[in-house]
Amino acid sequence: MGRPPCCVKGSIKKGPWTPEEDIILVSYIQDHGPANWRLVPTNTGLMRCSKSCRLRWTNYLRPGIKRGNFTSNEEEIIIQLQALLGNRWAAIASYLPQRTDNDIKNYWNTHLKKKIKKYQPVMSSYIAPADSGGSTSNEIMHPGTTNSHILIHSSSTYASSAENISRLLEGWMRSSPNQTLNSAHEELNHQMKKESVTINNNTGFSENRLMTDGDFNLQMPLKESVKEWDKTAANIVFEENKEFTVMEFDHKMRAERQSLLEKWLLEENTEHADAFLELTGAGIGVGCGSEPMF
DNA sequence: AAGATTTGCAACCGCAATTAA
DNA sequence: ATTAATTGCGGTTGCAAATCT
Repeated sequence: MGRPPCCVKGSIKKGPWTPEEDIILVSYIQDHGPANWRLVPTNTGLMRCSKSCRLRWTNYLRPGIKRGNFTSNEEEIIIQLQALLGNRWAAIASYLPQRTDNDIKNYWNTHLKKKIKKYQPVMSSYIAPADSGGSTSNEIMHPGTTNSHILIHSSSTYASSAENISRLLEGWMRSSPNQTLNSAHEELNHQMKKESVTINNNTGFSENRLMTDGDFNLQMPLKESVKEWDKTAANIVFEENKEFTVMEFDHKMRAERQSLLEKWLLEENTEHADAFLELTGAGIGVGCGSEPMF
């Protein structure tokens, strides 16, 4: 099973994507959907490998991505999940559907790691012990639960692909002010019109309306979210399609954390128990496995 | 003001898992 | 059941911007 050729033959362009390339890619995906990446470079004429196209779409162009500063609430969630799951950025990102795994990973490496190091003593009480039962401010809910249960708050709206490009374009113009991008602007306007119609057709939303958190959750079936949670978190198994409340979920999650820790301590890592006990102020301050926390 | 250093992040690389034939 | 192709993921790198000296 050799490594597959991910790139089309010929000169493959590398480095930052230009707005023109973004527009071509978004336009193609609008028409064909985000699948069959192998065909994207050949069908669009983009001198990029399929993998690069997919990455560009998933990390920067797809609708629903929020960029920019992380809120303190998002930070809390990332810190807790990193403690619980380790460096499983994709799993962590599934709790923050607005953020990409790459974004979270970068933010962790550049900001949170340092922050935690700096505030290590504070952090140990910051992450509540599994059985403390009390605080709701640090609760983590997987997206896809009913809206009234969502605890990942955000006041922002989700950006469409065209808005993503627009934002990228602004950055591009700041860094390359002499570049002639009028045609890109024109194409972008066209793209935004096209996109608002598509949103309207697909979801029944009114034209020119941005997606909100609620809209996004509507598009994320509970069943899929629960399945994902089953796979990535702590093997808490819910019956498919079962509705559950924050209290039920949180209780189950805490119970699972507790049992995992007990298992880890008593069965698999007895030799580390003393060291771990020193950290019990941090509650779930280590991943479930053997990977180091930082 | 200018050079050196640090920081932040987009993008790439390579392996693993999954899917399709 | 096997194998090749595709997709997903996490670690790492390169470079531009920001900050420091």
